[in-house]
Amino acid sequence: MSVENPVSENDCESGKVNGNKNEHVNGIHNGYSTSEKHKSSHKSSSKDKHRDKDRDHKSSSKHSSSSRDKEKDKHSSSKNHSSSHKSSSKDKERSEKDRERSDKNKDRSDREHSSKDKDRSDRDKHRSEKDKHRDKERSEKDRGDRDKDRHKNSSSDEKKSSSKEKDHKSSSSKEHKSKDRDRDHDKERSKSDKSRSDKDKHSSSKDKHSSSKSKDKSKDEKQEKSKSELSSQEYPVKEEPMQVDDVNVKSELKEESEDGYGIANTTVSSCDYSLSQFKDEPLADLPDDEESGEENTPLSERKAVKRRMPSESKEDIPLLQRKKSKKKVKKEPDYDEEEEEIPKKKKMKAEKAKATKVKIEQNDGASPTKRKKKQEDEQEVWKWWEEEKKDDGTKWKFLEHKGPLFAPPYDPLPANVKFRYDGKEMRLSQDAEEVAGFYARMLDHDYTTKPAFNTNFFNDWRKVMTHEEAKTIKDLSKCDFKEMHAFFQNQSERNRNKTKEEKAELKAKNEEIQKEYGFCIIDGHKEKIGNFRIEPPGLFRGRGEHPKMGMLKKRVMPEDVLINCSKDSKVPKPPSGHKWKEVRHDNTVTWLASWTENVQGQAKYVMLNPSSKLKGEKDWQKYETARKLHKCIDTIRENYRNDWKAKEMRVRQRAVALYFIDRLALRAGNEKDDDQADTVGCCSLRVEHIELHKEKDGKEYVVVFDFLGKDSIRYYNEVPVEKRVFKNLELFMENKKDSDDLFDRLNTQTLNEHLKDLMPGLTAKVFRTYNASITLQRQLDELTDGDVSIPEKILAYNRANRAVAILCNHQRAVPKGHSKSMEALKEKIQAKRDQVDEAEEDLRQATKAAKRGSVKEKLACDKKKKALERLREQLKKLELQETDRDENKTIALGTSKLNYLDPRISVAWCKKHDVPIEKIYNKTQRDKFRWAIDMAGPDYIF
DNA sequence: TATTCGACTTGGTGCGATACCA
DNA sequence: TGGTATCGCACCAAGTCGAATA
Repeated sequence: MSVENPVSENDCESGKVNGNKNEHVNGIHNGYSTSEKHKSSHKSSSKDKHRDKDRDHKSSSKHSSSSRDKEKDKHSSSKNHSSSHKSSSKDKERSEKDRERSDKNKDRSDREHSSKDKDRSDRDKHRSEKDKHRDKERSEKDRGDRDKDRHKNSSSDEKKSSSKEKDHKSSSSKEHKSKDRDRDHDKERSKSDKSRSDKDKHSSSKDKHSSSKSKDKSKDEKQEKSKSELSSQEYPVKEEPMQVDDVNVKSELKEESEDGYGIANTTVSSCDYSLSQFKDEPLADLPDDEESGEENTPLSERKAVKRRMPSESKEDIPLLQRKKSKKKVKKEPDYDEEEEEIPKKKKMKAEKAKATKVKIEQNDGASPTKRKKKQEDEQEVWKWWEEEKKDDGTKWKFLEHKGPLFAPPYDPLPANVKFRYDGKEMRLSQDAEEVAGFYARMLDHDYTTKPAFNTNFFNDWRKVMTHEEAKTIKDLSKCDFKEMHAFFQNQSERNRNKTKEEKAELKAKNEEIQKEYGFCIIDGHKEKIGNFRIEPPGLFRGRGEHPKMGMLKKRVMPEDVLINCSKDSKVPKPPSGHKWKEVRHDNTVTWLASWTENVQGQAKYVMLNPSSKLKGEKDWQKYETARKLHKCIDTIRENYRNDWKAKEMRVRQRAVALYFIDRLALRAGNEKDDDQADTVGCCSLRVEHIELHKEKDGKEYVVVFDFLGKDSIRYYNEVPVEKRVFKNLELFMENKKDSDDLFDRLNTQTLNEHLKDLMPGLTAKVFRTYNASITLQRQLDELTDGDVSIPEKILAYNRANRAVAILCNHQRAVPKGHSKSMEALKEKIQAKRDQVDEAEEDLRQATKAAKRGSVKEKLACDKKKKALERLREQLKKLELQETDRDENKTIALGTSKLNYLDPRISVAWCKKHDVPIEKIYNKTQRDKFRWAIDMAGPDYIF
């Protein structure tokens, strides 16, 4: 069986993701609550504790029915059952670890549960119930439409079931791919029809919704039954789980091959990189009891084991480590080798390349303001992409800049703005007043309702108070910041209402500052700096449930700042009376200044703008690596599919994790400290983050992901997976608590080391770039009709972009006033429709009159015709706008556009379909992707 | 060898600027 | 021309990943 195309699969899922997004978003609130129960069950076993937690989680979630609770209970009881049979020393070790974990987990959950629900839901308040239903309905309708389209001319019931079967069991990947494409196409089509059929859908999908719920329940019961059968039959309990598994794996393999799932006898096709070397490793020859050895010991435990066994024979060294030592000898290819895609011709041009005056194409409009803008845009462009790249690790030869710009000193409040404590007026010292001001500014923000935020703020505030102040101010709830808050609001109101002259003056001032601090000279070229301002003091606003939220971000002084510039440059002067912490001349890094922030102890940097050479070059290189992955992705997929049946648990875990990273574009998931928000990525997923369903909504082997990812954005996805992946997941979850790592023998470092062996420069995040870019390209190919108008082409582009954003889970809060603006747009559309109707009537009359023969009347008729055409075009444009805006409600397109999509794909598409690049990229984006705009022709293929 | 650090990239929010429309 | 909707972009938090360090 050949490897499925994850892109198509993703796309196929995308509707689902979208559909569920709002669903889960609404569910977030309830999802992780009830700390009380948690605390009260302190004395009960940890398993019970987790079950309680889980039950609470489920019962409060709208879509989890009580049957799921039962299922979970049953599931855990079956777990208990099987675990009671196991009594190896490893178990003892594990239980030790479990105890540690459960303590740790208790701390975490206590913290988590204290206010998690309420706070997390804040973000989601914007996503209304209505949205949730609509999105779900959309995905349901899409599914329905897809089926309808597919079975237009045949008896639907019979064919539906057969098509479902096909969906899962098709052995031909070709068929699979084209089907996915059809499905996506249908989905998009149905989306465009959505806006018009909103009302109808709403009622019909409600019915669907309720019927599918009851269906679900019975399915869950069936599923539960089969699950318990599975745990007792397919995975009988023995001392060595992997041996047992191997037996089962063999029989399963046969079974699966017949089912069309089998992947035995797959041959690894040739690959440019060291894959063959990897394949030669005697995986199958490893002793059967390997599982009980170190290879299959959880990473965290391995450390201790390692210390006990300092002398290992070569055979005992894990494959990865062996490879690592080999790798040391192996010379990493230099940049030029990696950049094989960069045409040699361009390098030939290197000597010729000089700063070239390029007139950047702007809007064709000839209005004076636009002309002025056009002139401003005529700037010197450094065509660095035509020069030869240094590959000695240095980033520059000469670097000169003015240093960073510091935040203005604190401006004390006017005497009439009072702070009160316990109802009494109180004059604060300057430092205490400044920090109080940070809080007062945020008074109407949700942050100030969070206990953690308030506690952290109050602790840090007290640190800057005078002795006297600290003696008096002991309770935050007695502090009255209202006058201060009103003052700041008033101030920003005044700023907003500045006169034209005042605004112009301010603008000129800012431009001056930008001119002075906003640029640097790097290797003879003037380049824009990205962030030349030092972050001002304030209160730390962590995202999600950040334990440090509310802490004071101190004012950064020149004495905290490192300056980086070249020796032969003019070293920036520190503000008078101050000195720099250090002046460095390190040309192996790209930052110009750096300091360490006090809250998390992290380094902050002043760096160049994305339009700079240093950033552009890195960007280009990133997409070249992704393109290289494209060349060997099939081999890599075959490889990890084979590893699903490896003897070593760690190899299996790695293979399954990689499958998720590839197919679902999950982030790698580094480990995190306890003083950070509890978010996860693929490698750090815990058992509680997935649910396994042998059957769900008519699909087999469904994994439900539900976790908080980067920035505490919820990831919810129901993914049908291959049977072997499913079985492996069951195995990984065996005897584990909810809080245990799903991939306990894997971390991002070992995963990336493995990936490096498969392809130089390959890391987990390359898959995200690759899958995003290839999805864009394929979607554009599919969705673009060369014969339609430019607005329609742009809609197609945005849809392709949206597919990527959904794949990467780039969500955003529904913009404020979205529904209002949609209503306004709808009214506008209705008005336009009325106009069209009127114009049609006019034209009918005029045509009749024209038939009578007068020239004047014929002319009038032509005029009416043109007017009608114009109105129809306007109507179409408005309708497209409506569809686009509604589909984009909760999806953020910008991130994928800026970070994941090879800009050459978009440039080529614009050139091929005569769409002005300005329609796709704004000025800043065009600056960032200038290299791509210059080098990609209409035939560029990712 | 595990952990920490350093240097980046990625990512959402919110506010001011700009475009659009009546 | 003024009001409002939309867009652009600064801001800064939070990731990834390789190298240094203990």
